[in-house]
Amino acid sequence: MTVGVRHDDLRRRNRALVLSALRAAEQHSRTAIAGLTGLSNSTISAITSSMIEEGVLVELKGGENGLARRGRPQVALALNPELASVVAVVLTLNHLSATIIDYAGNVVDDEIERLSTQAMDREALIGAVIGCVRRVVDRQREKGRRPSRIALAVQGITSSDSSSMLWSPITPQQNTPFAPALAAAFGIPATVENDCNMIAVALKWRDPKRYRDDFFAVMLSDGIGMGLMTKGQLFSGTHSSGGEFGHMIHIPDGALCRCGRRGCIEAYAGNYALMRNASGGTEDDRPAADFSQAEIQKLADAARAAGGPERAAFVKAGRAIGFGLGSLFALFDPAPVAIVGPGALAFDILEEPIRDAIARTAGGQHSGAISFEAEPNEMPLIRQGSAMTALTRVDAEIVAPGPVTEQVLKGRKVA
Amino acid sequence: MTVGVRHDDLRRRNRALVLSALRAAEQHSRTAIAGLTGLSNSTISAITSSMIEEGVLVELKGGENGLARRGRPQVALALNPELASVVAVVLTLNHLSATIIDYAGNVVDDEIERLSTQAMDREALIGAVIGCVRRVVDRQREKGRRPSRIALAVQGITSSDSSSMLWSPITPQQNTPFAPALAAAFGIPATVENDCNMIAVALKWRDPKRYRDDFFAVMLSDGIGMGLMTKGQLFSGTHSSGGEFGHMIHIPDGALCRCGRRGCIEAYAGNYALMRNASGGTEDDRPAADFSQAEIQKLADAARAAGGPERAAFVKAGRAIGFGLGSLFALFDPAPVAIVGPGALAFDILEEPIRDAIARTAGGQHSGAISFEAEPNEMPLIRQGSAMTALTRVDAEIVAPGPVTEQVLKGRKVA
DNA sequence: CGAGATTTTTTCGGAACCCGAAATAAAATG
DNA sequence: CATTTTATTTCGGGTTCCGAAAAAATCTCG
Repeated sequence: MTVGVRHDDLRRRNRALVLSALRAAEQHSRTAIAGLTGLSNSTISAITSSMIEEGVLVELKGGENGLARRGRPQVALALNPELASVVAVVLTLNHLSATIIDYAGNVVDDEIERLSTQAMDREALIGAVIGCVRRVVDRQREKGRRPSRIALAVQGITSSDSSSMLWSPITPQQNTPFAPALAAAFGIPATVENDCNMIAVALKWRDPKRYRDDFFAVMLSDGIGMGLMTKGQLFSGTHSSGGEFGHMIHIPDGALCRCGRRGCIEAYAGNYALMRNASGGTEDDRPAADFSQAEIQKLADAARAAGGPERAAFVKAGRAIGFGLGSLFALFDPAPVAIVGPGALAFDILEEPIRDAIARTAGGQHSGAISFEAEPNEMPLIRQGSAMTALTRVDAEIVAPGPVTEQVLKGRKVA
Repeated sequence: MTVGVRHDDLRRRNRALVLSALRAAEQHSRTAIAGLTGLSNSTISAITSSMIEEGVLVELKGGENGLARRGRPQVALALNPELASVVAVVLTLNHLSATIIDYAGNVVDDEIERLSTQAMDREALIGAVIGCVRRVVDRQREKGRRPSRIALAVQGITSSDSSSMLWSPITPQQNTPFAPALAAAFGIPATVENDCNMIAVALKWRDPKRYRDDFFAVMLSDGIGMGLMTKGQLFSGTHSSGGEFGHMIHIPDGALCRCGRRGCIEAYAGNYALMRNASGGTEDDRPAADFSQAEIQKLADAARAAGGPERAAFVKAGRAIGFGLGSLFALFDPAPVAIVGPGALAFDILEEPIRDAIARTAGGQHSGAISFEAEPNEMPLIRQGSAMTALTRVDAEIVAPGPVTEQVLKGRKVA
């Protein structure tokens, strides 16, 4: 049973509304906020003035917006970048980065590191992440600032409570409890999310016109991942991050997949599958180690140049992706698709077999109308998605009215 | 941008909470409602007393609940069955029924009709539905009652705004606008929903222990349908009812499906596919007409008796369903499954191949732990799901505080 | 340059709502 | 029949939102 709406929940909700309006648009006048939220001017006035007093919002004085209209000019309000900051951490195969983002969403500092994730045991892996975070956090401390939240994005399956990485291709370890470890090490809340989900979140912030309520973000890399937005909400499984597009079945009992099963989409479209098929390997060959982006690039060039086995490998991959998308469309209805990651570099070769396969499915009746967009560089998206996820959670804490804000404020500049 | 929470929304929400608590449990004392909703006794007292005055709730006097405890006895509150009623209409292949349900959820009257849906044009089909509804509505009118809403459940794909049947196996017609037609004919709101979605809704009301937040209802009949509950919400596509499990791809370019494409799960597990495979037909054979439940029963008996092509047909069907469920589990995570419809009669033969296939997928790692339940009789579920959907919408109208209830009350007994 | 005109923002009074505490109601107990 | 126990209602207080009026800040035009 959902719990009743108390009186103070009301204020909390409306504060949240104001905050999210500002997070989506950098700046707004009070009148604009009133229009967007449907609340009265007097209410917005009350809410914003208390938020300014709390240091959550700032007035942007002297903000000449060009159009000098008659009447009292609007005063732009914006999130106060000084209020808080978060750490966005990204862990992928052999790569680790930590970025400090201020409350307004600006990058303040970052730290990048290479490591051998597959050779590390659980403690070493957790330790490496903590170490990387500690370096940026220490630099913040020197400036008298303390981040208020950590968001980690990982390749692999995470738990739906955002506490653990359940499984990942970057390490043989399972159930790695990153969130509690980070929380304990730094004394602030931490979360772990799936990288493709973060990509979907980032796309929504970046291009809300195209990626609004419903879209698919498919990541083509060593493995095949997906982030999925439905009805404006990030889709997730009931226990895990879910949306494991790469492990939907393309061909029952088909090619051997990295996950040990057979016939997964990934076993036809992942980098190792491309290599295996291009080099005349059989479907029973064990998935090889991971490939560099350059190798995939070379493969794509070969495919473009000639129609040989290289091209056939990409056609097979496109078919697997296309039929998979067709099945997704049968469930969710067609929606825009973003192809992200190294595989996007070969999208010119993949598009035709993908569209052809979709057209052969019931879900892809109007396959021509489906919009595809390719974005090879996934890292900035993952980082931005993590940051926005963390900031949104900070917003939720701030929203509680009155001096409850102190928790967050603890990290503020001592000024 | 979500719109702000106004002051009166608060009361509306809390009234809705009270109503849904009572709808879920038939009866509750005020104290129990306070406990369930988290609202204070005084608030519940205020809300319930106004709802009693409006005629929405009634006190069940003299309700001896056996356990005579010390202290002032609780007064049970319940929904007032007299407040309103709805029409639940079910349209499937060659079968049409309309049922009057009172506000408390009791069946008051019904009307069943056979017809040849596939031979009828659009007007005839709409006319038949209106005619069937008119008969039960007229009988209500004689008693001075007027239903306040119509909910139609159909086999096939419906639009996500619940206005039209976009496609259905029961007729060659497309985009049949049932809801506006019914609304115009009777002057009350009407909706069209997918039958399998209604089954999922009904399961949740019937057995909330087992079917709570996440589960799959798979209907095995001429076609293969699915209703899906995720996070306590009915899953639907972005434009249509979605969840077209039967048209996910099992074998790319495989057996010919009723939908004209190839390789859909339905092309292996629908009744026509069972028949085709059992009788030595090829995968290119055009899907035959629909089969009676008796014929399928006979086929299942033959499969049980011997291991011949009949059995092989069921194994093929189970494989298709199992791999499909495996793909679903990769997306949504494993959850309980209800097998509904005629195919449930053969669940004893299907279960093994289903479980075997699931176990071969990444999504079905713990396939032994997945709970299956078979329920051959789908009609009562569809009807109940429709009724609850309609009643829930009536609740939403009633929830608006004050005399806004009049709209609904127009249909009340003139007393 | 100053008196409107115009637009934004704040202030004020009123109404609705929820909550906790106290009061009232309706039993069972002894 | 007084006491105990539990359920429900009543009352006073506090919070919130809204609309209207007031105040503030700028532009326009004579």
